Amino acid sequence: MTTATGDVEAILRHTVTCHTRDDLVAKLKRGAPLRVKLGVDPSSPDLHLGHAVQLRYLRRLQRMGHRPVLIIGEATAMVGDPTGKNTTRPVLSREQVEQNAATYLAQAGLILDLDEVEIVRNSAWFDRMTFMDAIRMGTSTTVARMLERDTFDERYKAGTPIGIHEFFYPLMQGHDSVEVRADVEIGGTDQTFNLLVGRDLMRAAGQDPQVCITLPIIVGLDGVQKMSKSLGNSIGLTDPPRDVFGKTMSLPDAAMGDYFRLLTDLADAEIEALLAGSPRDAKATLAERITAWLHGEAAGREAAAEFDRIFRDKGLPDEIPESELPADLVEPDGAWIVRVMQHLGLASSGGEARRLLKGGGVRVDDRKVDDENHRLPRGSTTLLQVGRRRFHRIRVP
RNA sequence: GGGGGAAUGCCCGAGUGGUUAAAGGGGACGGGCUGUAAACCCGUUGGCUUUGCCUACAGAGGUUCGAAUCCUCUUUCCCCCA
Repeated sequence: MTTATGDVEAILRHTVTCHTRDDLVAKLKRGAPLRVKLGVDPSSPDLHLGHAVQLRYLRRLQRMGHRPVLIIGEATAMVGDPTGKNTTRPVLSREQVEQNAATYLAQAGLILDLDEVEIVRNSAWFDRMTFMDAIRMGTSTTVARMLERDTFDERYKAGTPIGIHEFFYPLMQGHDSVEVRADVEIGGTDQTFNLLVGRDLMRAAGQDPQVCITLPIIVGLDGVQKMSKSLGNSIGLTDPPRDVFGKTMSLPDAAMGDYFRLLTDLADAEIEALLAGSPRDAKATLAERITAWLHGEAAGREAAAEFDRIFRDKGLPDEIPESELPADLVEPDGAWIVRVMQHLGLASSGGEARRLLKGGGVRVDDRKVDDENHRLPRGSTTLLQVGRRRFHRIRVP
């Protein structure tokens, strides 16, 4: 390791806050690798770029010689993190959580080298805890302190319910830190409160309190709300290359900076140069970088080339899904386009298919069709396009 | 435990007996412009065998020619008092 202060700068690059810097310096001075805790919440299975920000950060510290400790929050997931929620979340079943945890780890492995990561399930200690232990945990904070948090404060004022169990979430998360003797805990800026509770609990347990480092939260495709699968604005780690590229291209310009800094390995100067140039080109570079990272260099290049072909040159994608219409959808005068679209999932209902047709969003063999009674002739093969990006080639028997 | 209030479409929210599949806004989707950006403009936004039919205003019953609108019970939530 280099000098302690040098490490501090490297550790805090692209982070938001650090409680406290002095503690971090002191811990580094001891020379031992830091135990860096990240609590993951297996309440939903699929990881997206928002999770990747934290996992990449963890990997960075890992490469600096520190030790990531991944807490699989099985017990906490059953409570549900109240952060940022305006309603009480349903309590998940144990089976559901187990299943999500498995998927989570598999996907986290795409970013982190899991062999070098300490993985702990917090059910290990929470299952053993007695009711009285939990009560004791509750003595370490106050209702007033909980209500200071924006999420609770807003809900309280708005008159929406707050479950008692939700107050335990931060305590549980903090207790995890005690159990694993974390030196540092990382999380998004929205986790500040939860992270700081860990310091209190560790101090109460006679331990050296952890350093809390927060990372930026990236916005989703809408450019406003945080990336979240349930909001439908996320780019999934396992999304196909074309989607990763396309979704990235649809990001608002303002989001590019964070994405570059947090999700690519480009140097700061290089990023500044890109952002100063054509936004369109910068975004294409960003999209290709991210696609290449998740799917390999070749996939990144292909996705970029294909994107240009479809959207800039208005051409067709490399691979167009193709299928044959089941015979029972074919009538004597051909196949009704509304049925076909519904069958192919290009519209979720007949009504939606009609709407798309009327709205001019449907092309048949590259010609706009707005007649909702349009039939595809028997024995034909037709290229169907809905909107700008959904294609399907359908054979009518 | 007592009293009061509320529950409307993806979300917020109007509507208190009849042209209400339900104003308005947001979101979403489609179109135009473009860089699958932003801004802006237009259209659509319960389902279906679509000039019509069916389902829908927390749930179940009831009053009425007719109910999201009135009554009863149930459920859930909020507020005040204890």
